[in-house]
Amino acid sequence: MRVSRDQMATNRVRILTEASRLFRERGFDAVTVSEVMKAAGQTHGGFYSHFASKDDLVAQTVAFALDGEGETMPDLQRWIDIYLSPLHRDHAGEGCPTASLAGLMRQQTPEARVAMAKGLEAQIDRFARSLPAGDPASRRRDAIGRWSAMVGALVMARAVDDPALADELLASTRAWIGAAGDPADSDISGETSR
Amino acid sequence: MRVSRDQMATNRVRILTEASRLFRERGFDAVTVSEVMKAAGQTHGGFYSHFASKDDLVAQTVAFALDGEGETMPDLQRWIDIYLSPLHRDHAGEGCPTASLAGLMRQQTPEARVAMAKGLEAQIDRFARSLPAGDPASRRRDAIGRWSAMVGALVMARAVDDPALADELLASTRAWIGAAGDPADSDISGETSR
DNA sequence: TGTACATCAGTGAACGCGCGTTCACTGATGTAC
DNA sequence: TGTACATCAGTGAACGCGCGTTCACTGATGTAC
Repeated sequence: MRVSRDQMATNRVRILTEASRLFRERGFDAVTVSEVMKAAGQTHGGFYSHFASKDDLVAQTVAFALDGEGETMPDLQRWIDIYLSPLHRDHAGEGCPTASLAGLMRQQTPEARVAMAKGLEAQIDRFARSLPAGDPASRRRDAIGRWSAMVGALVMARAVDDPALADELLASTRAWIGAAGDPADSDISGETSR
Repeated sequence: MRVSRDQMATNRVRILTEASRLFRERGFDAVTVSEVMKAAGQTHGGFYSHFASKDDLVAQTVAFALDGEGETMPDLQRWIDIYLSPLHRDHAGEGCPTASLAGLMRQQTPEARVAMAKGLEAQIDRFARSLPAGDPASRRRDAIGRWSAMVGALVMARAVDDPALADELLASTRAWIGAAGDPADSDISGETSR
């Protein structure tokens, strides 16, 4: 039966929230429309009142998941440490959407890929603004380099059935990006023990 | 009709070769068994003379694709420059299997994930041995840090519909890992203009 | 070496399952007066 | 404000397509003698 406009908006957000979690956990293909709707407390038929297709859901979920992700970074080093932790590696469903979804975007629609580009751009911008020193260009380059290493390390750590190697990938990358970069442009270098 | 043992071995390698290319290009799910067999010059029915299932093909293809990948790295900086080039970004089918497949491994069988771990371990080892200076532990940490940044940058560059951002991700990461790392442990730092 | 027979790699039609999507229906919401 | 009616969010059965997999069959390969 029909629900109120407010209720419908609430339901839509719930679908996106559950889709975001499920997609991050298991990827776009392995998660079915029925499964998302069930997790959101509805039946699958109602899906098409909210989205034109599964591809549409994917695109809107990517935008939703990356929007406002980590609004501020008051303590950059702590954020990096948490990002490169075994806990984050083992909980993809609640973790960084970029690390979970970037590797799956190649075959997605242009809409979804545009959403990913916007999310990445915003993330890089936040990261660069959180760096304490240096001119804008070198901060941005620094942010891209560190962000690439963090995403790459997490993706690889999740790809292997070898906890020791996975742990090493995270720990070594954490140490490396702490020690790396142009020392004149950053005061993170010495903070790896925080 | 039956073929000779030699011919069968040749056919098997051809299936793995085509599967490796197709999987890197479009992922495991989007590529069908029939498509792989057609690319290998056979019909789909014969697939099960070579592999127990599609999952088995995936596991064996991961092992095949990562085996002996980039045996030696005589010119490390040149290899890094090629790796982080738009050409590599735009030709995933002929490119690095780690960058194409690592993001897809979370839902794969233990066999496939073990193959990925072995391949990664070998790759890190080759990378570390190609670094010119430093004690083994710091060389290995250096290799992991740079390798993470390279894989992460390529994965993100391929995930977005924004050529300018994709180019920037590659170029900035290239510059950053060239300038990064403990300068005492590496002579790559000054070679970014090569 | 030659012959007879068993083996089995490869063929292509068929099967069955799960998926995204559609559709007739329900009944509360929203609106016109 | 109250009433009558139109709208449409959500339900759940059904559809149809594509996929991985199976199977009866073919005929060259490999082997026993």
